[in-house]
Amino acid sequence: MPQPNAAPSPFRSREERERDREEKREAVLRAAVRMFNARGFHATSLDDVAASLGISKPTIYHYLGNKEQVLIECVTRGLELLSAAADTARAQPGNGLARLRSVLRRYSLVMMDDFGRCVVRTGDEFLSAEGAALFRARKRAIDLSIRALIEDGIADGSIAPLDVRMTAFALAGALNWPGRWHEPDGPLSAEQIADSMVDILISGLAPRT
Amino acid sequence: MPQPNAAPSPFRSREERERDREEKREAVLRAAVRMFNARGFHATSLDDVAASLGISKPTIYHYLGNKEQVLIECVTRGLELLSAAADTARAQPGNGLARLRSVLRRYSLVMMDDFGRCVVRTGDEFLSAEGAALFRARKRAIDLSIRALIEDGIADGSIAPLDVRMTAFALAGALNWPGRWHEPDGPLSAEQIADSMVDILISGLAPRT
DNA sequence: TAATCAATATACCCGTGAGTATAGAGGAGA
DNA sequence: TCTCCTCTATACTCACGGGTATATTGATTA
Repeated sequence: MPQPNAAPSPFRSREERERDREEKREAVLRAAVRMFNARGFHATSLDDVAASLGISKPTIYHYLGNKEQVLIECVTRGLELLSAAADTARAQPGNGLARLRSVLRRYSLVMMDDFGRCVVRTGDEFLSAEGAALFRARKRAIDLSIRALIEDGIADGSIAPLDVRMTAFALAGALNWPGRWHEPDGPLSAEQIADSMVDILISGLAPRT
Repeated sequence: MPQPNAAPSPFRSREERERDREEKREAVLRAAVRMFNARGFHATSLDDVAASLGISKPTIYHYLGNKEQVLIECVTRGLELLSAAADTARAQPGNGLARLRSVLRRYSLVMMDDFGRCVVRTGDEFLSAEGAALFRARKRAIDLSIRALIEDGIADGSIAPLDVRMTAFALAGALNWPGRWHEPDGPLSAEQIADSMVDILISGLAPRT
């Protein structure tokens, strides 16, 4: 076990090396997703990504295999954040509407994160057949948990008896959109946007008497 | 002037030739936009587009110049449909909410048309700097007319006093989304989807007592 | 009839970028 | 110490696809 004030040794243990490796992988992914979001997947070359990290292309291949893998990892990160957002609120207290509101808020925030944005900006066209199938399946699962929440709300009377499928699409569309236009350095914070959007969707445009 | 029952002559007049030309241009655009929507812009080669029409690549260049021009024409078509949707309802009777509803309905329908879909699916990244600037300007104009309508509605009391900008974004996002997932041959008609979406957005999720 | 123009094709050029072959440096383990 | 494994770079191959040079055909005009 390491001494309290031991000078950091240049000799790395097995775990340290593995942690290093993971860290580098992560750095590549972060750099890649930023560039994909900014310039688009096809317009970003792995040479560009490598250059932005001061490394060379084979290094990326060493850590991630090929370009599609890089994208799939990025998208998967995003999908996991989204799934997590959908699932944590499942266990929360409150009626259907309250739980849905909490999910929507989180979902919306993820969409303004690098990896979340990547999910909206990545069309099936960019992936191979298998990749696209997996992608669709995971998105469908998220859609289904939102629908389940809507159904709960309708059942307990906290949500109006709407067409569940269309409602889920409308919500997803509205909340995905910031992934397209929101810029992190802009004047509006992600939280403000999320709250505002969710309120509008829940209360609707028509005035409540 | 042509005889009533004249056999169609193989000799074409000046206007007929120009009409032919226009028709061919149009056919190229239609074929291109379909393929762009299905496979993505970068993944579609002009050779593919040409082959799908039984012609060769230089013919496309003859009519349209270069690949970006093809995309710009497609996007412009879509933007014009959208602008038209926003503007026709301006002159209509009714309060702000009624006019907004009519605009949203039309807007939503355009998004399920080939050229409309192209607008949502085309990110700024695909265009050159000038192209992107023009594109953004036209989208902004559409956004502004929707905001104006919302403001009218708030002023006359038919719409709740919401944050106008956020409301416009939420509406646009929700109505753009079908451009991503709706398939024309699916079971739901564009009209059904449009009506359903607009209703949900206007009345909101929370039950009206 | 000669000259011209529009429309179209074939065959090419060439830049870009994904992916790889190969080699070297340095630590880890035998 | 010798060997092996991990990490990284240099320098390459190769396909794809945007764009073009050039030829041909047939109709229009002088």
